[in-house]
Amino acid sequence: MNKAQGVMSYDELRGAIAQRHRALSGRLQQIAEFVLDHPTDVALGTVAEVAQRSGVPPSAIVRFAHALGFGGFTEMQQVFRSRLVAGVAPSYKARLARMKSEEKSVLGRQPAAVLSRFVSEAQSALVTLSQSVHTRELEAATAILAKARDIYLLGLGGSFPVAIHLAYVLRKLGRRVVLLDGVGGSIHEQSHAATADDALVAISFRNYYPDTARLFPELVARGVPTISITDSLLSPIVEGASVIFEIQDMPEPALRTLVAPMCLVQALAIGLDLAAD
Amino acid sequence: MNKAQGVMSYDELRGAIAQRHRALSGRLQQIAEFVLDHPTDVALGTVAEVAQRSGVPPSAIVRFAHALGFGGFTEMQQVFRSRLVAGVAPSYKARLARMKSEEKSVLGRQPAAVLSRFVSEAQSALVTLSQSVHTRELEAATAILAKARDIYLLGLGGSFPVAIHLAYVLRKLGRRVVLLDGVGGSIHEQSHAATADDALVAISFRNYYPDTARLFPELVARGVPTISITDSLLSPIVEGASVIFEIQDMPEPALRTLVAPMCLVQALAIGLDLAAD
DNA sequence: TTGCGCTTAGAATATTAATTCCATTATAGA
DNA sequence: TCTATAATGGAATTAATATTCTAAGCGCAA
Repeated sequence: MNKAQGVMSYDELRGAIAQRHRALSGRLQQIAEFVLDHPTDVALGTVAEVAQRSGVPPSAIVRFAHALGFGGFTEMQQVFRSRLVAGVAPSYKARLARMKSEEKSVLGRQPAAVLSRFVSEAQSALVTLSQSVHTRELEAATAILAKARDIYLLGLGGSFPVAIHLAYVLRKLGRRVVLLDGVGGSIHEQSHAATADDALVAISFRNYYPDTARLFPELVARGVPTISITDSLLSPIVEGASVIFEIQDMPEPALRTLVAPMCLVQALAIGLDLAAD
Repeated sequence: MNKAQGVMSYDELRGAIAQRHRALSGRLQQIAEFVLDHPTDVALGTVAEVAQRSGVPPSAIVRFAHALGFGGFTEMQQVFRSRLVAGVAPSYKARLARMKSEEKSVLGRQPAAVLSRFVSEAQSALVTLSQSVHTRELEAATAILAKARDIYLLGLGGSFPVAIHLAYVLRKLGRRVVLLDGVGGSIHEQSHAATADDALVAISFRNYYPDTARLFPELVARGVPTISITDSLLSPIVEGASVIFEIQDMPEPALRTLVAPMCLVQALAIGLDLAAD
C-alpha cells in the first residue's frame, strides 16, 4: 500500500502514523492510538500481547504494520525498540562502529574530522559520567579521603595520566599524596607504609595492568580503605573496594581520551577540599 | 543452584553477577563479562544473537541464566529490559532539566554538584576546542610528526598528565617517543639528542613551569620542529614554535580538568596514524 | 432488498526461538 | 597415570511467536 521506507526513526514513525490516522480503517485507527500511547509495550511485547492490550486480534496488528509499509510486526517493532536504546545511552557501539567505518573513508582521515570525532566522543562520555555516578558514592569517597592521613594513588599504564593529575591537584590542595609509579623501585616498596589510617585511590581500565591487579588485593588485605575507578565490575580492583566508580564504554586503550575519569578525579579532589572547610 | 530470586532490579543483578563471577566456570565468566558490557544486546537480542556476539554456543547462555537462578534466558532478559524501560520513563528533557537545576542549587558544595559543575565546564571546554582549532594547524602538526624520527614530549607540572597520555598513545601506535620527565637526571640531558630530524611537542599552561620555559628555546635554537599547546600567545613556548595550538579559558591549575588538551593530543596522535597509511 | 468491495476474526500454518539432552572434552584429585 | 567430576558444544526437541488464509461480517449504493 505504501512505499517501503528504508530505516525510519521513532519520531518519523509517529509522524507518519498521525498523518495517516484518518485514512485508516476503524480497527487500524484503534491500533494507531494504542501504539502512540504505549510505545514501550510495542517495543517489548509480542504480537499476542500487544493485541490483547489494545483489544484487537493479533492479525490486526500485523495488518497495521503492513499498512504502514513494514514487512511485518517484527519490522515495525525495531523502530519502537530504537527509541528505548536511544533513551538509555546517548549512542554506544553505534558511535564506535561509525567511527571505525569512518576511519576507512577519506573524509574521516582528515585531521579536523578526527578531532571533531574525539570531541563528540568525549561529550558523550561526560554525559554518561554524570548519569552514572551517584551522590552516595561521591559522598562515601569524600568521607574516606577526608579521614586519610596519606592518600595513595595507583594507576599504571594507560591510567597513569589520571593518577598523575589527581596527585597534582591533591598536592595543590595541601594533601599528603603517595603516587605509586614504580620509579626507582617496586610499587610494593612504595606502598609499604600504607595502613588503615590512609586511603587508596586505584584507577584501572582494560587491559588491567598486572601490577595493579597484584597490588590492590594486598592493600585491601591490610585494611586500607579503597576507592576504585574502573570500567567493569569484574575488574581486579573491584573486590574489596570501599567505593566503586564504574565508567562504562571505555574505548580501546589507544582511542580513549580519559576525559571521564579525569573529570571524576577532579571533582573528587575539589569536593574533598570544599567539604573540609 | 541458587535460590529463586523474586523480582530483581538491574543493579542488583549486576551486583550478583560481579559477586559470583569468580565462582563461575570459564565459559560462564566470559558470558558474565559480555552481559555486563552489553546489557542492551541482552535486553533486545535472542539467545542466538547474544550467543553469537559473545562468542559462545546458545546453550551456554541458557546455562548462564540458570546459574544465576533464573528459570531460563527469557526470565533473565526481563531484568535487562527493565533497565531500558527505566531509562526512557523520565523524558529526556526532564532529565536534562533536573541536571540543570541541581547545578544551580545552593548545595553547590555537595559532591554531586561539584561533579556536575566540572562536567559542564568540560563540555564547554570541548566546544571551545573544536571551534578554535583549525584544519591548517592540525595538518601542519601532523606533517611535522610524520617526518619525525623521534618525538620528544615536554609537559611538566600540571601539564604532565597530557604529556604522559600522548606518550602512551604514540608508543601504542609504534612511534619512537622520548618523554622529558626529569626522572633520574635533568631534562636537559634527556633532550640532548634531539635534532632537526626529530620533533617536539610542548605543553604548558599558566603558571608556566620554569624548566619548560628554559628548555623550549634551546630546542628551537637547535632547529627542532616544535608543536606548542598552550593557553596564551604570550607563553614561553610560543616564540619559535612551528605550530601553535591555543587553548583558551583554562581555569586556574587546581581547577582545570585538562579535558581539552587531552582530547587534542589524542586527535593528533590518531590523525598521525591514519595519515601514515 | 440485494449484491459488491472492503474489513475483520480466528484458526491454520510456517517460522523462529528457547530449552534440553547427550556425547565429547577438559579438569582436578588420588 | 588413571579415575571421577564437571563443563562444554551442538544437535534434537519443544515451545513460542509471527504470519497467512479463508470464511464471515459489515456498510454502502443501486
